[in-house]
Amino acid sequence: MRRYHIAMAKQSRREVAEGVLEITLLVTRLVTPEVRRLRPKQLSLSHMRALGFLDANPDADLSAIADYVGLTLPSMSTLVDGLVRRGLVVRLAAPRDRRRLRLRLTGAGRAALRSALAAAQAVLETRFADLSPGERALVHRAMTRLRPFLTR
Amino acid sequence: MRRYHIAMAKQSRREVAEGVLEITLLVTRLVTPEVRRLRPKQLSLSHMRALGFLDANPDADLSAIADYVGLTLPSMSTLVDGLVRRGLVVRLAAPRDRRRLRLRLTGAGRAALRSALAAAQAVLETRFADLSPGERALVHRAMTRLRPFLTR
DNA sequence: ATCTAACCATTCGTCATTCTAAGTATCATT
DNA sequence: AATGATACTTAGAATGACGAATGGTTAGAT
Repeated sequence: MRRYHIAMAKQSRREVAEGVLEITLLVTRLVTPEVRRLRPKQLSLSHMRALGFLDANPDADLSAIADYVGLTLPSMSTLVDGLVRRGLVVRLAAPRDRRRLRLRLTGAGRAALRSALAAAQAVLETRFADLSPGERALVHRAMTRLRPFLTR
Repeated sequence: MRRYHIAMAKQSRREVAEGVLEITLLVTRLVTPEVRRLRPKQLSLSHMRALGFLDANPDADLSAIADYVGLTLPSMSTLVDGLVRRGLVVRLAAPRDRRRLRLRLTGAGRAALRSALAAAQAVLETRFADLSPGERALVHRAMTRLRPFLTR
């Protein structure tokens, strides 16, 4: 395995946070229109995150999704409403508590999520086409380092 | 300046795109509720980015800001309208070209930007508190590399 | 010098997203 | 059984974004 010398500079936490925030906003701005363009199941970023959460946590209730996505309960209620109307999600009654919902992806929902994710990644892939292998490794490493701090 | 050996691995474009997208979604999830909490100040993320651009590029015209923030010209026009109405930005006429605007931050605008940025970045900063200096440098480098590919 | 094309910004109409406040149904506690 | 808490829904309003069309302004070609 080849090794490179990487010059190190002191970076304040503030600079790092600033950089991450800016890149996040740039990626979001780049990806959002692409995901939207997917016909006929156009999805917003919130939609994607809700579907992604449901994919990882089947039978979650509404509050859990709202909490994860960062929306209020009413907002998530109407958002899920749209997903149900499009046949991407089904509402089932929870077994012991009839106030709760059991939300579950349908096959169509899983497919829509997959294609939306693929579309989002495709934009980034073409954007990153001119990254050198070294830069790709650098970026990949950085993402790997960040992940545990963001998921905790 | 210290130097580190960084092990390199071959990373496919797909892996890099995947990683960046995942981190983007995670950061968005963290920051979104925090930005919502800024509601009384009425500054959205787009507002922040517009103000930030103006801070770095005084007397920029509307098209430049719209391009940077990633909004259409009409959207940016009304957005700036709101900023002007709140006294955060002033519209001046450009010297040589009367079609153009010269947009400039006011003192209040600079103050609003500072406090909004601080609030939005605070979440990330505390998250990244336990990153080692080496990891901070790595992440900062990666962000710096990514930026030109995202802004084109 | 004028005409034309391109450019900068705004207004208008529309749709999507999200909020708050209030309402309904269910559950838990006493 | 009554009361309060919880899970979700509905209603109404504010915001934010876009595309199309418009009004001026400038630059380039004839």
